[in-house]
Parts: sequence; structure tokens; C-alpha cells
Amino acid sequence: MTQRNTFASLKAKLVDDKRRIIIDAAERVFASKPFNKVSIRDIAGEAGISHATIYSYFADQQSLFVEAFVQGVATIEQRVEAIAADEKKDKIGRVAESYVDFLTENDHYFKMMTHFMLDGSLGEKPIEKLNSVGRSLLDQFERLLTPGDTRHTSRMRAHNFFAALNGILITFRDYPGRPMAEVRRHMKKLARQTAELFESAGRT
Amino acid sequence: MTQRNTFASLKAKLVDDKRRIIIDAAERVFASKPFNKVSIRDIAGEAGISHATIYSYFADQQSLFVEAFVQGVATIEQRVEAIAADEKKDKIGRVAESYVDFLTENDHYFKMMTHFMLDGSLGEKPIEKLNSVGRSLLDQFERLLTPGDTRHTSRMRAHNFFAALNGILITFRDYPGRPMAEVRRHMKKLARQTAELFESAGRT
DNA sequence: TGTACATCAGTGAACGCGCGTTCACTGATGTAC
DNA sequence: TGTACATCAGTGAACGCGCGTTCACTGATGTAC
Repeated sequence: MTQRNTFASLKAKLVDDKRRIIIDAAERVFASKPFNKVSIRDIAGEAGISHATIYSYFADQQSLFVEAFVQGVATIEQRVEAIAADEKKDKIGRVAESYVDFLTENDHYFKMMTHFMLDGSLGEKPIEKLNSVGRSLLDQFERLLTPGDTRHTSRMRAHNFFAALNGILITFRDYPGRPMAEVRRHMKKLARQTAELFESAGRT
Repeated sequence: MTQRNTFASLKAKLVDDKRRIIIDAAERVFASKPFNKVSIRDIAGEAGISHATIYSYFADQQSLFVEAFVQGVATIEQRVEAIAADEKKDKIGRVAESYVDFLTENDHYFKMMTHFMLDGSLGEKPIEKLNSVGRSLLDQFERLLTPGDTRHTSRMRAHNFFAALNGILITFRDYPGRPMAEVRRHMKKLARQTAELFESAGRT
């Protein structure tokens, strides 16, 4: 649906664009330093504005963080969708690998995810936003694992698949004393193995 | 090896006991409020001492936290050991359930674990301590999943089992809008299902 | 037995820092006449 | 066209808070003579 170009809509778009600039700056900062060290001032600096300005576009820090995170999940969903739609075999394995791969390369998303999952002190609106993206990712996984099946057990299987992949990431992200490349190879191998478990269980 | 009761050994024991009192106080505080809100002052208050005193017994905050965490892992290992040693069936399933159960009930341990895994800014000594308890837990899992087998693949399987359980915890701990009891039931069910996957894969 | 001194665990106060958030103000742009 | 006024996005400075950590000091206990 294309919108009529009223003055009001132009202005709304301008506001949106500015929000986007801030979110993009946030992403760059998240990629460059540990998530829990990122401050409003950092992001403002990266965006080239005063830190006070951010509060004209976002209610508070958490809202901004959540929006940046949602951004990342959207990217993951696109990847999964692409694999689901192609004609090649071994979809489950490739999705598992792709998921782990993306979240190792952009590990600030993963850090944010765990942060949100563990923190608990989120506002209602951010929570609803997070739940919504979570649900839609689970939907994708469910379609992938058990196409055409919408029973309770099939949702459970999607839950477990999702959990297993997250578990690989949280458990082996910081495998001590190993070079990054090797850690990633190890995690991908684990993801493959997990995919096999779900694949063979799906055939029964 | 029993130690000779020298004056020096008595004094060493006294210091140890005091450390223990502080650690125990820390545990009680961790159980009562969110992990990331716990301060040195809280713990000192609970232990009935000045917060400055803590620095006579621990190098810094992280060292104290790590020691409290190691405490928790020891409890888990005891539980797993008990299940591994008994004569009943379905060891894998019961271990999975017990693991998830313990870390939901005492979820500050889980929060600490993820915190350490994600943080990265730990000193060398704490890291070595964490790795050591991690390894010994993985050893237990490996013996449980593939008794008598010490091949590379069997270690991998233990890794994946460990990761899958952690994943269940991190992913569904805060299942939105559901009462705690129901969430726990759900997680235990997922743990059971995971155990089945590993059980049946182990039979091949 | 008594006195002067040494040790040292424990303490409250203070330091220093970083950060999220608010606020009074500015200066550019738009509007009314 | 020019002038006085209104609006409002953007800003730097300041507020307030919490916290980890340090430090000078105290007072109880032990030691030497």
C-alpha cells in the first residue's frame, strides 16, 4: 500500500529515517565493542548527534536496543526463508549451520538475545515486540522440521530445535584457549549433528 | 590426607571458614534478588560484616562470584553422580530432568553461568576454575551417554547434550505470560524429549 | 604481675568513574501581519 | 518586502545514582622485657 504524500506523511517519514540512522549507528557500535559496554553516548557519537537527541526518538535505552535486535532477527529470518524456498536437499542441516554461523559472526545479536532473555526487567511494549519475532522464527522452524504438521508435538520439536541451537552458541561461544576459527568450526559441526538428530527423529 | 594441627593450619582453617561464611551469604543474596543487581555491599550486609572486609578474603568481586558459582556446580555434579550410580533405568532422561530442574529452581546459578560465558572479561585464574568444573561436568555426561566409549565422537555427543540442556534453559526460562509452574513443566518435557533423541541416537 | 610496644583483622568514609536521563536554552525555520 | 513573534529540533551541562575499590585509622590481642 503506497501512502499519499501529504506533508504529514513526509514528516513521519523523516522521523522514521532519523530513527533508522540511530539504529544503524547502534548496530555499528554493537559490532565494535562488547554489548554491555555500549552506552547511549557511544551510539550518539557514532551517529554524529548529541546523546540527548536520542531521547527525542526513543523512549529509553532499552527500546533502542530492542529495535536494533529485531533488525538482526529479521536478517536471520530472511536467510532461513531463502533456504526453505530453494530446491536443494538437507534444509535442516543448512538452516542449523546458517543460524549458528550468523550468530557467531554477529555475536552482538546473540548477546542481546541472552541479555533480554535473562534480564526480566523489560517494559511491556519491548517484551511484546520480542515475543512476536520469537514466535515468527519458531513458525519458520516448525514448517521446516515437520512440513504440513501442526500438531502439538510438532511445535514442541521446533522448540527443542531452537533451544538446541541456542545452547550450542551459549555453551561454546567462548571455548577457552581455542582460536576463533576453530571454535566456529566446532560449533557448526555440533549444529550439523543436532540437525541429524532432528532429521532422523522426524523420519519415525 | 589428614593435616597436622599446627597453629598455622588452624589459622588457615579459620580463614577458610570465614571465606565460606562470605560465600554462603553471597548465595543467599543471589537467591533473593536478580544476579546483576547483587553488590558487594549486599553480600557484606547479609554476612554481617563491612563491605571492605570482603577484600581481605577475595581479590575482587568476580573471584567471589566465581567461587559461589563453583559451589552450585558441585551440587549438580553430586546429583548427576547419584543418578549415574543408582540401579534404575532411564538414566539419561532423569539426568536431563534433574539438571534442568536444579537450574530453574536455583536460577541464579544459571544466570551466573551465562554471565561468565558471555562476559569475556574474566581474569585468568577465575577462567581456569570455570573451565575445570566445566570439563568435569562434561566428563560425567560423556560417561552417562556412551559408557566405556572415549572416542572423539562420544565427546562431541556430550558437548551437544550439554548444549541442548543449556539451550532449553536459556530459551524458555522466561516464557512470556505463563505461570512459573507451567514453564517448568514445559522445560522438563523438552529435557525429556532431548534425552530421547540422544538415547535413540546412542543405540545406533 | 605490670607496662610498653607490635601486629593485624575489621571498619567507615571517601574516591573515582560511568552512565541514563532531564532540562533550560539556542538558533534556525516558519508564520502573521 | 520587512518585521515581530512562535515553534521546535537539537544541544551541553548538570543531576542523581550506584557501585567497586582503596585507605587511614581503631581497638583488640599477642609479645617482650
